[in-house]
Amino acid sequence: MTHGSSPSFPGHLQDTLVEVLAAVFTVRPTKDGGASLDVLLWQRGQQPDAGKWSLPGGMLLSAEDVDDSARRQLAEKVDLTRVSHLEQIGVFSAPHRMPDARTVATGFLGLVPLDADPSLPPDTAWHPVGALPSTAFDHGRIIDQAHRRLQAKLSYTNIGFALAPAEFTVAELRRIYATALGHDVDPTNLHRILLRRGMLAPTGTTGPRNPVGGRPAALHRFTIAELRVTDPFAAFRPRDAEGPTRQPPPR
Amino acid sequence: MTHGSSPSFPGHLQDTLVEVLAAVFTVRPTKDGGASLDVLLWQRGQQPDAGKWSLPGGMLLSAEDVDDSARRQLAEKVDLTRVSHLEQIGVFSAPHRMPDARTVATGFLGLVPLDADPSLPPDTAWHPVGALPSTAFDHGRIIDQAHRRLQAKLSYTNIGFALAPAEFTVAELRRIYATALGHDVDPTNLHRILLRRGMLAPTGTTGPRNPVGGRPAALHRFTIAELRVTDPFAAFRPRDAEGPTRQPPPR
DNA sequence: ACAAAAGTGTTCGCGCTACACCCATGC
DNA sequence: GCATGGGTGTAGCGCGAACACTTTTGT
Repeated sequence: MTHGSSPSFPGHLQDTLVEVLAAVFTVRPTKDGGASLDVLLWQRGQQPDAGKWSLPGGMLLSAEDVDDSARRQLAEKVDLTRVSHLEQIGVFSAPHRMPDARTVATGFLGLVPLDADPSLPPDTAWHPVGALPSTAFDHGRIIDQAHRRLQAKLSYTNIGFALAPAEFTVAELRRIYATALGHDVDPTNLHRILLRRGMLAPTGTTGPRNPVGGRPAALHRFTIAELRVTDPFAAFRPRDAEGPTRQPPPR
Repeated sequence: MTHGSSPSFPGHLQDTLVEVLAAVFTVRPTKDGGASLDVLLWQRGQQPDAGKWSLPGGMLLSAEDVDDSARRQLAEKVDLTRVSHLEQIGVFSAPHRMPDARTVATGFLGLVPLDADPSLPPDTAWHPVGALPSTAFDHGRIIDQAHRRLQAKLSYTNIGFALAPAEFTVAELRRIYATALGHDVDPTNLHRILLRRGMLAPTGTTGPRNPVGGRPAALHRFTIAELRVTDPFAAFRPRDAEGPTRQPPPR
């Protein structure tokens, strides 16, 4: 019997390529004083899908895992070294998602803080998620799933740290959250929820003076610079128990 | 400039293989009247890692995506056709996770209902998650991640449908949840939470008589047989808004 | 009548939304 | 002083945990 992961396989499996694709988001101020959630894309110069816009990424090398590969490709190909968060979204493996060789992609969600504003290669640009250009292959689906993941995690993790600049006012943070979520956010509740969860701390210093008057805003920063689940939403769990105990079941 | 997913690549990339591995869980009654959460494993007969226990799975074929592949391999290799739920866990791609050829695995969480009890090939067996034998390669990590995913989703989705038999009493369902979660569960709250969420419905019929007396239990069933998020836990969201609106940000 | 098991009602606490109110600054 | 925007207090609500109580069966 030869079931399982033994390395015996039909010859045509040699043709399967493994690539990594990252949907990198950032919040960028717009000219009209608003903000937009943008994703980083580059325009294909050659067939197939010439002229369409692709996610940055490329082939997995033999000495790296997919996470390392995503970081490397973002640094090499679009000069992004300050990626504040990166996580797997899923595998995209429809047999003919690429027209030539069979290629399986691991999709990633990447985030870049608002104040990073890296220099980009000429054929690369930020595009508003709400108004995407024509995208290559299945990259539109990857962007969509990454966006949904971001929206979900904004509410039950501290993932906002990866979009916010080092220091910010609550009003600025509200704009970032509202832009990424696609709906308005109450700055009152945002402030206190993140404070209660211990994710936010005032720096003590005061923010930029508003020329038109008004109380100057206190500057804040995130206390933790890596992903942390802040709302375990664990139903059915006894109140006193902490982590999910791995002990044998009752009775 | 050749960034992105163009099919130009160094020759050594041809050696990357793509496999699919499924951690299939089920809740099984034990002799002492309890229950245990078990995972399906098969014992390797050959090197490498001969004698150790592996997850079922195998190589991705050219005409299928990874989800189809997982379903196919479970049906072909361990005769599991009644898999009630299957979802991707993530990509496992450490460069030397397999000693011979470079192999990238897509890990899956699979679930089988308590009343299925399929016939298994001789070298295949259910093992309690709390007392695993020595596992091959990185399969232990895959099992662990799948288990955690299951525990999390039990609280905010209807994923219990995939572990429960077609009809059951609340007490039986309590045992299933407690076994999968690893801690006790209050049958009162379990019952009403699932009722309020519209996931559970009484069949009207009454359950098996208890020989020692007591009120006979009402039989129930899940109303929906596919994964549904029942607790959106979306903080910062205005109360009236429903789904995450994709409209442009405020201001 | 009594025991046993299932199911219901009630209380409590907590976290989040909404909104009115207070504070600090520029003119 | 007054307008403007930032920050705080507070009421209300919905959900889930805990637990006492009622209902239905067997002996």
